[in-house]
Amino acid sequence: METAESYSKKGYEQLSVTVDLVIFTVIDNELKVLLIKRGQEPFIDFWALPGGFVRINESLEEAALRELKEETGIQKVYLEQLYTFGNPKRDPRGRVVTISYFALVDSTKIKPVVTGEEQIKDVMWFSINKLPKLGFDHEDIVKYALKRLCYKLEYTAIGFGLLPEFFTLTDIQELYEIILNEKLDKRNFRKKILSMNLLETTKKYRKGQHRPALLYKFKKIKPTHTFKKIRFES
Amino acid sequence: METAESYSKKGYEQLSVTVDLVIFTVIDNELKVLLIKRGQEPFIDFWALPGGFVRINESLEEAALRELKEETGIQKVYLEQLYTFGNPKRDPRGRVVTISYFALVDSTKIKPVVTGEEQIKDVMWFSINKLPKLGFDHEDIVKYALKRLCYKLEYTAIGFGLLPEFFTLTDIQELYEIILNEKLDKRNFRKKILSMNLLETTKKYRKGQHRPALLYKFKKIKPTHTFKKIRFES
DNA sequence: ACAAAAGTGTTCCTAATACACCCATGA
DNA sequence: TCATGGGTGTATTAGGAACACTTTTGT
Repeated sequence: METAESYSKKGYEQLSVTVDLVIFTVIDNELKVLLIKRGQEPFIDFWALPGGFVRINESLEEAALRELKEETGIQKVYLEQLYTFGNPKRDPRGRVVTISYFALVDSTKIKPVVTGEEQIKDVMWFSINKLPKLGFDHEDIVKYALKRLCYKLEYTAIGFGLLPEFFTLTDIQELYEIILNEKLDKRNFRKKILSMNLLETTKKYRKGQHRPALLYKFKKIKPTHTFKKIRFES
Repeated sequence: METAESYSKKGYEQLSVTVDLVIFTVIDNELKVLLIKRGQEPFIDFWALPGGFVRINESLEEAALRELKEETGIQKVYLEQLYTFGNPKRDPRGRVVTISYFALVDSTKIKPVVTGEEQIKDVMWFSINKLPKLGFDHEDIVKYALKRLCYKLEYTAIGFGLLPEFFTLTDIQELYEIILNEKLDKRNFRKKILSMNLLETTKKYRKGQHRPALLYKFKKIKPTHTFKKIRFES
């Protein structure tokens, strides 16, 4: 095992470390990812994931949260470390290892920051089905993140991170249908979601043109039991 | 988003990047982890996970495989990236981000290399239940790895990485019982394992004091179906 | 009164679990 | 012949999936 000292003595370079974020939201009934158009080489004019270098005194998660806040203005979100990509060729500028994170944000809280910084030309939400060509290995990262999102949706309550404070059961179901890209059975879905014991009813209703829908919110307390599988095939 | 250039201009230091390995095996009916006694500061005389710095031209997985080979002499193993730990305080020498991997090795193939390198005093397999105090945040890493191992054992065929070429069904069951630390029902276990379609019978038997046991081996081809859950409670 | 979304139970089927005895061998 | 680990089948239960109608509201 080498030590930091012997490592330096041998003259190995240190590496650059970045975090990259796959930030998901649902807008207009589509699952979207936030991308930034690159204003300089490499991959100038390509779209890429938001991200940046990890600073010397911040943890990886702090770096990810900092980037997230810079790009979306949002602070409190579901954030999870995904995977670390370290192919030596993944960044033409040199050796850059990136720790990828995925985040779920409630679209009603987003205020996309189109900043005035010179190197940023544009920030945009792209439907997961209509992604442009991405720079670096970011397409791999997005694919990996989507896989993880779908997977976790099936057996955890992760999807709730995409919802506002109050929501109807139909809202959640539509969210799941959008992400999983399949139709779900209403009765089975409701049974499962409610059996998780994560939700509580409110006294409020959402009024529309038709029968008002009862609004739910998350329980503050922990759920009473974990569930085996959340799958709602029909 | 910062670029490598602006990053350098601002004078941020680059970071050290290591890989650390949680290498599991089963010896004497116990789940063991390979540890190395540190020969220098920091954490001199503490035990720690094998690992080392990632070199400038190797991928993360290559670095992990290189370390694995150095410590165990083994090359072909199950290896999976676990998690990346990057707390700024985790290494007193400076900022070191570590990508942890976990590996499963067949104990019959191990030849623990007690090297002559000056900084390595000792290499040893420790029972997971009797770990010494570990340096750095390696205890967290081991715990994380164990959790992942148990978890994956329940729904994948990962455990086979710990077995030799030929084995009996009882061998596998004992392996699972050791790792999961619970007794399993023989008939249910066999039903599940065989239903995975991962194994094929051989013509060989293991002779012992009692009725000879049929030896199995892995199929070369892919399994025909994935299974829901591997749980064998009695 | 009608259009549209909200809301609600039961049956079926598959998969997980619990459980006990006979078999083949070496000593 | 006996001690020991190898090997096998069935009944029960729980959870996932399929499925259709009534309710409530606004227009």
